[in-house]
Amino acid sequence: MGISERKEKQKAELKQLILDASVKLFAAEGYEGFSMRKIADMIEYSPTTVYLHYKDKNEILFELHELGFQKMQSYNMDLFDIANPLLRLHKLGENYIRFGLDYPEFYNLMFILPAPMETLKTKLDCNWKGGDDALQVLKGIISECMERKLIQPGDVNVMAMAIWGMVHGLVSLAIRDRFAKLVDVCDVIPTMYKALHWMVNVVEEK
Amino acid sequence: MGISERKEKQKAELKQLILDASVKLFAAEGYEGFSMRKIADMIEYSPTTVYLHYKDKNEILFELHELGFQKMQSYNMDLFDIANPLLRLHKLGENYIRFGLDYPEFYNLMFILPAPMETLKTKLDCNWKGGDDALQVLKGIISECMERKLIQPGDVNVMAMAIWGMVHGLVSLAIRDRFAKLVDVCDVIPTMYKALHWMVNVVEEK
DNA sequence: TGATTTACTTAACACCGTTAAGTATTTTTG
DNA sequence: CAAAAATACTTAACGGTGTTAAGTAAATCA
Repeated sequence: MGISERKEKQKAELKQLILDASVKLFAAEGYEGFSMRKIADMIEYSPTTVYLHYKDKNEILFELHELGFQKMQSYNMDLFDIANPLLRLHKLGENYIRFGLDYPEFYNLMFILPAPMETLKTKLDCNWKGGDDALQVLKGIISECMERKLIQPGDVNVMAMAIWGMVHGLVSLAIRDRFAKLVDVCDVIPTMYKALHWMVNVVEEK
Repeated sequence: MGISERKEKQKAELKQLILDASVKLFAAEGYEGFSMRKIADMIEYSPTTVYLHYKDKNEILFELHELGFQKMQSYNMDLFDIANPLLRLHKLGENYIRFGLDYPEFYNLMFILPAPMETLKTKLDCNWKGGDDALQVLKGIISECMERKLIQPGDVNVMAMAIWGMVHGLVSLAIRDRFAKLVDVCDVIPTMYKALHWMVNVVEEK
């Protein structure tokens, strides 16, 4: 059936058009400024048309949050060129912080806003793919460090939680303007790196 | 002038009435559900009346965020009964986590949402009192630990950032449902405490 | 007593997410 | 080929939001 095939293709094209407009809008205006009506205006369709392709606003935000994880992965492209797992751990943390500060609105979506998790709950296979994959990388590196006795042995999950917790805490306090009185604005980023390295070094030198 | 005095008192009473209703509403519905019109309904005035006492919604949220810091302080009432500063550091972290999980909506306001910081910027003396005071306590304890050589010497600001970063990261990832796939739901809290203690111990045992 | 200030409300503006109902157009079917 | 059905889309609305301009009634001041 060539006709229905072409129809489906057209339908997919419009869905892509909506997603492209959403990315553009989100990049330009962030989460606050992001609206279904603005997306509709951009693609010159009525707001209701958007609902023919996405159940609700959260579903679009979920897609955007997955694109965020793709973008984040690109920061770790050359990560496994680093042979020493401890140096790799340093680098992973640095990349995480750098990504968060480079794309605070995507970071917001991926790790702070409830919206994508709301949609995740409605999915049958409610697996947080983006987050799980990133976590797997972290846990893998920690395990490797332990195997090579570069850090003290211990519960990998606990260590992963501690390290992820710290870098997430740093990024999210920074992008939400909570560091103003701890360090000077222009010192925030260097101090964040110092904090990260202090922690990883402390584990190493034990 | 007894009349204008009484008038001012009445005005202050209405302002308090608004704030009381706001606390009630915020406790019941959290940040999403919180609206100027609902406050007006609760106190049985028109929405515009609220604006005669508060510049905008963010100003009310700012007041609520300060109440949050008061509530948080009450968690540390018996903190200085602990003589050993390292144990005190443990306890401070535990209290922080406990507060965040007990009052996620207040925590949200104090450390995650941009709203209170927006209002802070408009104030002449734009000092983040709540946050600064809490930070001062943390830095004081860290300094004391260093003086007594209970932890390795280093930059207090960096250490404060690292520790605050970690506990904030743990709390905010937990209340935003990002830990689902790292540990079982019922293990989240114990694992958070383990992560905290792992970090502080690692500094100590160095 | 008349003018002014105070305290408050009504009504509106410009948005928002979402949905019920309607309208052409295209495709399928008898 | 015409009628029925499905498709793709829109209009209009519902109920909500923060905020403000303009108006009103009562209290106070001159």
